[in-house]
Amino acid sequence: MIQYNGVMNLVNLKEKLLIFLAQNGAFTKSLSMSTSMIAQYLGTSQQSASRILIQLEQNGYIEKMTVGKTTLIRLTNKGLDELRNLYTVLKSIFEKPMEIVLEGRVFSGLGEGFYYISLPQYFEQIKERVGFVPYPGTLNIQLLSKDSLENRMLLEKIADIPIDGFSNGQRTYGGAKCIKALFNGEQEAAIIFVERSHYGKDVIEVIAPVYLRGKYGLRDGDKVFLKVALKNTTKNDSIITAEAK
Amino acid sequence: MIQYNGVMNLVNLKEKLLIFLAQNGAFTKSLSMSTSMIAQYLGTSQQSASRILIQLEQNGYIEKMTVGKTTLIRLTNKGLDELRNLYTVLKSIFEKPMEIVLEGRVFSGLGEGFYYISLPQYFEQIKERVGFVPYPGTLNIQLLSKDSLENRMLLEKIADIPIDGFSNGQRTYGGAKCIKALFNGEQEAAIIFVERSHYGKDVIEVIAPVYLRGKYGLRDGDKVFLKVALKNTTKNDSIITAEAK
DNA sequence: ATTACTATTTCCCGAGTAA
DNA sequence: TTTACTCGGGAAATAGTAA
Repeated sequence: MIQYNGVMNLVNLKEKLLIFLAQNGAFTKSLSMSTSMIAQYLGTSQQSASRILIQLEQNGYIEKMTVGKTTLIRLTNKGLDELRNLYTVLKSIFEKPMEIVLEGRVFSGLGEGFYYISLPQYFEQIKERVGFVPYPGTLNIQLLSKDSLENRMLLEKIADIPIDGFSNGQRTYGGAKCIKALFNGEQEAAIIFVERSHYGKDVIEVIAPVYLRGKYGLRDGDKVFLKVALKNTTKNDSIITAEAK
Repeated sequence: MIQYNGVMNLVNLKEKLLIFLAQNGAFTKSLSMSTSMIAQYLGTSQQSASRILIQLEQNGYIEKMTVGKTTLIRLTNKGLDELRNLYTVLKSIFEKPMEIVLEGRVFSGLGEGFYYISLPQYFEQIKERVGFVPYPGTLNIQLLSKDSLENRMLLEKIADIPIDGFSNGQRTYGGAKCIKALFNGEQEAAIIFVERSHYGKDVIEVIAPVYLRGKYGLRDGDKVFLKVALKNTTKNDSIITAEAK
């Protein structure tokens, strides 16, 4: 007798028992297990284990067979399907690519974006690693909602394209991290998280292969959004975030 | 507002609600939904939806935020982890390769196995498709338990190596299906399900690249078993079966 | 040892309803 | 409309115990 995961706090006893049986292979073979053993593994009383076995059998989820002095238990098709349906639903949640949206308003920065992106050391890295020739400049976006702020924190962790800092003898230039995104849901772009940023955590800077203000006729205060596609949410990082309204 | 699967009969409301929220992406963004909408999707009352929201928040599975006249809801890390844990457990059940065991006793047949396996039309197909040079003969096994009988039915459906029938002008020879198995858990072998078998559904015939009776010193009545490894159990075929004791 | 009954408590659900 | 309270019926959990 192996396994059983005590990590499922909200799962009721019936479902727990089905899972426990499935974990022990009760769909390929009948298992011989006492109600008190089951109770121990499920963290409940022997009486409850007994009652639930009876109910599950009445509802066709399991089959019990008394052979001599031991009781053999196995899942029925219906019982296994119940678990399989649940599995399918959860799989569709966790295995589907996830989209994170940041929304905010355009604002004018100090114009430094142009200077930094134009530096060949940064320019070439962006071209190489991000995969497009950046328009020299960044679009500053002030995030609006609590959800967007939390998503920003998440994306800063996840950002997978490093831009290395460097020194030219006179001064050092800090590093940054990028993650690709779709500007307004369509235009190829990237969010750049600068190490030594002048802005707070409520701001993102966006680079793109085009002049975004021009292409979209943007003026300060205009609402824009960025979509970032993540692979999936199965990994146990916290993907707790939010979207602006 | 989309989805929700009404296929989870044994799942309680709390878990259903978490799933419903997750299906609607409430881990990347806050959702605005009324208790009566939730109730409708979950198939419960507005009162229950309200109560469960309160309880889930008290226990840290969700966060509620009243903004103006609408309530925003989202899963917390804890809430998403609860689902993720459940998903992980179910995944380990359904995605792990499954092993089916048939157990029974050796018995002597009519000696036809030798004749049929020796026919070059069968012999060559077995060599080609099953992947070994068959010893000319089959080992007959009388299955013992109800579990093994059901497993036999399952395997006959699953058997994936077809052996075609043929005609030599005088008479026709029926087809068969094979599935690879490990005899006594170690010896390469295959179970052959013959179309026009003389035996009942309580018997299997085994072929192998060696003389099994010789290698294992088998006499009629000796207990033997066969293990068949299946890919996984996610497909919605009934994998309800059993193993002999 | 085992299973499963009865009795008691505890918890859940939903109708009614207030705010 | 909305959320969420009270409260009654009933289901679920368990202690005690029989078989």
